[in-house]
Amino acid sequence: MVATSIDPVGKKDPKEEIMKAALKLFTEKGYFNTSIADIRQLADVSTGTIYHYFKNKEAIADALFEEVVHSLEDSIREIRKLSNTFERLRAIVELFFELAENEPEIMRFIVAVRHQEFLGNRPALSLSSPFQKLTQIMEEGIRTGELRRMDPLVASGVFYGTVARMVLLRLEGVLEKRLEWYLLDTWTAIWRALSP
Amino acid sequence: MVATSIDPVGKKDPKEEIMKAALKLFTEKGYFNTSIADIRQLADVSTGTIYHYFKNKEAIADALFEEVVHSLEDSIREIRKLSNTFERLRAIVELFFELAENEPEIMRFIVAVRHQEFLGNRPALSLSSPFQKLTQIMEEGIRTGELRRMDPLVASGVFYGTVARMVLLRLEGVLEKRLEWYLLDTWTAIWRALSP
DNA sequence: GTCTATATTTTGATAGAC
DNA sequence: GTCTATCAAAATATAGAC
Repeated sequence: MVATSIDPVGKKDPKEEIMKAALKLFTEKGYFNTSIADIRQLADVSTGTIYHYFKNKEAIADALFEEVVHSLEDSIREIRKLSNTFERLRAIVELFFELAENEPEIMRFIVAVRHQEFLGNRPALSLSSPFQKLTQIMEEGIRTGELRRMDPLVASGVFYGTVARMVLLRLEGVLEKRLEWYLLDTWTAIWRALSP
Repeated sequence: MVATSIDPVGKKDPKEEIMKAALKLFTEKGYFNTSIADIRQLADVSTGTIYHYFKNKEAIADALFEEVVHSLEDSIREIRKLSNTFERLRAIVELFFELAENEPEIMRFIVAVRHQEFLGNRPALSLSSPFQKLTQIMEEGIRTGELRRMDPLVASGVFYGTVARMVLLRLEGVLEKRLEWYLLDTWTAIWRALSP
């Protein structure tokens, strides 16, 4: 996922370099505050190279979006294989907390970027497939009695809202300790909110 | 707050018209997708008039930010006068849900706009005074035993994260029914998460 | 595939009449 | 205070050599 990907010969893939630079700049300064010149400079390539690999600036953001959503989908798919709702939800919290610490740029792209403002066609991330899968987990948990009877959209709202907020507070520097430190309190609160 | 404010003679205050137009456009299309020409047109004033009342485009956004934060501060200050933590938190949920239905643009400005991207100096809204006051309410509730013992930042994260997420889902059209419809489920979940 | 140089467009902001 | 006309800068995207 936006890997450094240095090939055996030691040469870097320009496309990867461009995406890596764009991710950093988009999440740090915002899409509109980032110029092609900025990306060009950080990726250490020329303008021509950027336009060789991408149709335009929006296409870079689009490629990042696709990559991140697919990666999230894969993770959620794996997590759905766990045996019960408690384990599944717990694993999602841990995944998000871990990503926030180890891949802050990717996490910022997920929880803090307003994609609709520059990705004309894309549905909002809140309507995208990973979020729908989360709501499905909630529906199933309610059906099997593992979760309290409530509107599934409220359940996923409580869950994702809480997790995303904690992640954001950490990324913005409000939480001084690593997210692991807040995991027990956060999980206890979420589970009390959702369990029967 | 961003009032229509038609004076006795029926003439409109240009400054108000400009701010009203800017709020609508900023929340609908985003700050960077909104040009001075767009604001000019919707507010039905000339470019010159805009720059007579505001130093530049950022100053319009800044004035909106100030107005919204002050209004929120006032509401929270009133709510803090309520007799206990249960009533206070409940009142904040109801305030946000009601604002989302009746003043969707203001609510979108609060929960969905990335102010830091265009308001250079301002602290993130998550660090601003209304949010700090919320955390204080949590600290007090925990101290008096009205809330479970937990990190106050987690408490406010659970609370604000959940409320803001429900509001956003409604503003984005994911929730088809009015927020009142989800209030009981939402509040029950929040209170179970926070109460002893 | 990668580069430099340049064209084109947009738009934020100003000047100055009324 | 309000307007029109215009400037100046920025930045996206292209052309074309190597």
